[in-house]
Amino acid sequence: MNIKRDVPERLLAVAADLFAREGFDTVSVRKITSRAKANLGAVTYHFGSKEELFHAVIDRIGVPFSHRFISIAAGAGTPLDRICGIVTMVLTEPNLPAPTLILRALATDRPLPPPLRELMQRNLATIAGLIREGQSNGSIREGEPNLLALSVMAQPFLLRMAFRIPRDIVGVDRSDPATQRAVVQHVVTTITRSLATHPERRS
Amino acid sequence: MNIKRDVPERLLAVAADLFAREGFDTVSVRKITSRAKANLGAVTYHFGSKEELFHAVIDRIGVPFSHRFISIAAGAGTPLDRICGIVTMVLTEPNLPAPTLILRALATDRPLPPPLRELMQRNLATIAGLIREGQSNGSIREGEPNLLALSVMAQPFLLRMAFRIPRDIVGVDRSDPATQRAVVQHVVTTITRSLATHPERRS
DNA sequence: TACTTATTCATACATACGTATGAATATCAA
DNA sequence: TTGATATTCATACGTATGTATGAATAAGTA
Repeated sequence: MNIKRDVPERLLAVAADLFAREGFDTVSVRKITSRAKANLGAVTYHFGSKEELFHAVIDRIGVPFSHRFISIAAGAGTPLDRICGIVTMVLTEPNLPAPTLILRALATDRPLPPPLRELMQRNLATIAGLIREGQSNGSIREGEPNLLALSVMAQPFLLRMAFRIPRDIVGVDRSDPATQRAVVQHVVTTITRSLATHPERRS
Repeated sequence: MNIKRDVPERLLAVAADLFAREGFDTVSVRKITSRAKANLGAVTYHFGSKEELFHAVIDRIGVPFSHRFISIAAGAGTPLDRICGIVTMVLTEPNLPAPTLILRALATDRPLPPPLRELMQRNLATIAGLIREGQSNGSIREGEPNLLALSVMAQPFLLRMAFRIPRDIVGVDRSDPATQRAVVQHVVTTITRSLATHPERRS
């Protein structure tokens, strides 16, 4: 009976959670292995090094994250609808370590880990593609697509993180689900106004 | 002759630069003191601990940062003009460690250092105040002021950091000053569209 | 079964960290 | 100059880090 052939899997899961929550430097290999109920040497044995584990974590997190982008982008509705769908997903999905990892990596001088580079590249390209689609049928205003994509994604990324901050700073209490819906509505409205050629005729 | 009575000052300056660039955990006391040409014990002696030095750094960085917010907010022009002025400042000011520190603190589970809390609170309040002012004279659309303020500031904060990323990811090369002007113009346009009740009559 | 490979495990190593200590030196008022 | 205080300095302490090592065990194959 293969009771535990899943050590690498457990390490990935625990490390994903810890790296997203506390950052690469702050989390020690000992902390990861002990929570994963694995031996201290397991990281070196299965991944080669702590950094390679980190890269594997990014892949593990990033692949489904990009898939969600792509599947929403390939769905129904106007390009703007689909952009708003992605934004809503980023804002409301309960467990979403990718934005945290990306933001933290951006806020450092160190070079981006290659898998994170690729993750950002893929997802920005997805948004920029939708923007181009909207521009070519006249529903989205002119402007450099990559720049517009950055402006659009900045909001759900930052708002998502800001909500862990107490109410007296951001002035909004995320623990209330009605408030959360209001926040989503707010961001969708803001993005629609900033992108649509005719924002007044929104649904 | 008082050749060097400025050790605390030098420590603050070096630490501000390093903390903003690499983060609190990554920067060692030894690195700070050696770059500041001070003794290893200087941090403990003058500030008590590395963490207290960090808090002093936030104060040192945050005070002028908030002053710039306030002085632009108190200046001439419509509320929206002044918001765009602040955004432009955040986007173009050459040395501005505060956004980096704030973003990195947001992207962590650890509680915000109190001085950073206060810094965010002050600056968000400044923006929210301008938004309320615009709402009361009908030039800025309805919406929760704190939420609108977050949406507005998200863009310059994130775009500023994204520009250290190679061109092939963000699709924009910040080293070209003309491009930088275009980015500012882009963000101003985007914010105007998302905030103004009549964005079409922009200057 | 015996043999080979894969994995686990305890432990060791070298290094880096933040802080403490106490002597040495500088600064400044009297 | 003297004496008190403030600051610098080299060094030590205890702890934590990532990784390496080699023996012990498990799994898989013949």
